[in-house]
Amino acid sequence: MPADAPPAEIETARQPRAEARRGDLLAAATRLFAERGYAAAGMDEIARAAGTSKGGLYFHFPTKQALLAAVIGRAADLLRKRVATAMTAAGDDPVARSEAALAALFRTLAKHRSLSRVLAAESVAAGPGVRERVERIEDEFVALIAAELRRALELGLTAPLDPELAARAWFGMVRACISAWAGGRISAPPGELEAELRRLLIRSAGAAPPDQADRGGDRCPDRP
Amino acid sequence: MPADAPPAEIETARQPRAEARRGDLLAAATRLFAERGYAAAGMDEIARAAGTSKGGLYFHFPTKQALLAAVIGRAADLLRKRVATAMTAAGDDPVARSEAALAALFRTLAKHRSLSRVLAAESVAAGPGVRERVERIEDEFVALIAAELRRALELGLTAPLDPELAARAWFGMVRACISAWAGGRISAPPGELEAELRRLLIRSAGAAPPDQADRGGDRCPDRP
DNA sequence: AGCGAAACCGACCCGCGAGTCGGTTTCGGG
DNA sequence: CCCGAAACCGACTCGCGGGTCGGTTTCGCT
Repeated sequence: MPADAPPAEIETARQPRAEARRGDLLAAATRLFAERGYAAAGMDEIARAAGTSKGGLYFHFPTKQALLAAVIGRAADLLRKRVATAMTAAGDDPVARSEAALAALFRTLAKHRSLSRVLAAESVAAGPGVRERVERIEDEFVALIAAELRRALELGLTAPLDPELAARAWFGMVRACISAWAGGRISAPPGELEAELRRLLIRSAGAAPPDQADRGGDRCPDRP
Repeated sequence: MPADAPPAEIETARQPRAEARRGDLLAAATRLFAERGYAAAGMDEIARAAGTSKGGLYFHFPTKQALLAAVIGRAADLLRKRVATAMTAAGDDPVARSEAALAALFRTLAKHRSLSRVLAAESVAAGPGVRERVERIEDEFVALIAAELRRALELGLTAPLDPELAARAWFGMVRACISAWAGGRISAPPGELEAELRRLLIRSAGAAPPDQADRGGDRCPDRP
């Protein structure tokens, strides 16, 4: 609804190999930022990991902060896309849409562990500008969920609650569980984890699980 | 599996003024690490902020990592103490004890905003040793809650759930809401925030509120 | 082919900040 | 009051890493 998604990336005319390099660089940077942390990851190291040199790296990104910003922006774009398609596929029921959004968030973060690390931990380490950026991304998703929750509340589908806060809390739940799982501190397989988490979410809203009567658009249940 | 709390700090014989200085240094370090981030906060800056000099700082802490470790250890001790007293004061009911633990966590983090920043964001920026340390602290609290939840589950006070996962999710909820509130992105006063959060927690467990089982629109667990 | 621009290379520069060290002050005990 | 140790000071070192730059290769185009 609101989601004033900043237009991602301005695509200037580039030779295809440059585009590929850029992708490699972003991938390497994402991995190393996540592993070592923003400050500890060196530009030379990143360039090497991407199979190129420092000069080549600086041809694509003018500064280290810009590189981090690009990494974050790319992650945000990916999340936006996944969440948006999941929500539209979920139909009209706001509870189902919320569920779908959280599930997409969960799956995307689970598939790319480093994303959550970068989005979680690197916001403070770099300049304050980066922190704000990450916060705005989080707020964007929270607002998305909150809007659905508000609708659900008006339709009487949930117990009385503060949509903003509940959305934020849900986001925190997903994030905490994902990062614990990514760190190997949770043994359960992701499928079970997601199902259990979903139960917690639904119950916390005081909503009846949508699997009784109208199954608006929920698709394939988890695989074992 | 309760809390093999590492014995905090070995207190060697020190002159009282040294102890005071040490405290000032830890306070300043906590503040600056939270504001600027671990990498961006300089040792000289920290020393100055504590009203002393670099040499004086290095008399108390052999290295920057050691300083961070001390900051984190101190924060953990404070949290342990608050949570422990809150839980014993809450009596025997496991649901009440869980609530009390989370509430104590919430209040302590709310009172000292910088603590949550340090515990959240600085784990990756410093060496991997520090990250593990922070993770172990988080695991400790999660285990504490999980134990209560397991008891509650056995007593049939909650809906069927995975205690470990639920505890982790709760921790994440509290953390996310606190940090959003600390960043001024939530307008509600902390008291209301805490109450709303508590409602979410209880409902997500499918438990009836422990003592005062009165509130409109709250329902019993769907599946006993 | 061949020309110009895009893409890339890697040796070098240089500021910054963690850690050092010899010296100075403060304090407790005798 | 005096001495030795604890506590503290701040100028200095020095390695590390972000950023630069002149040169080289690769590509698109006519």
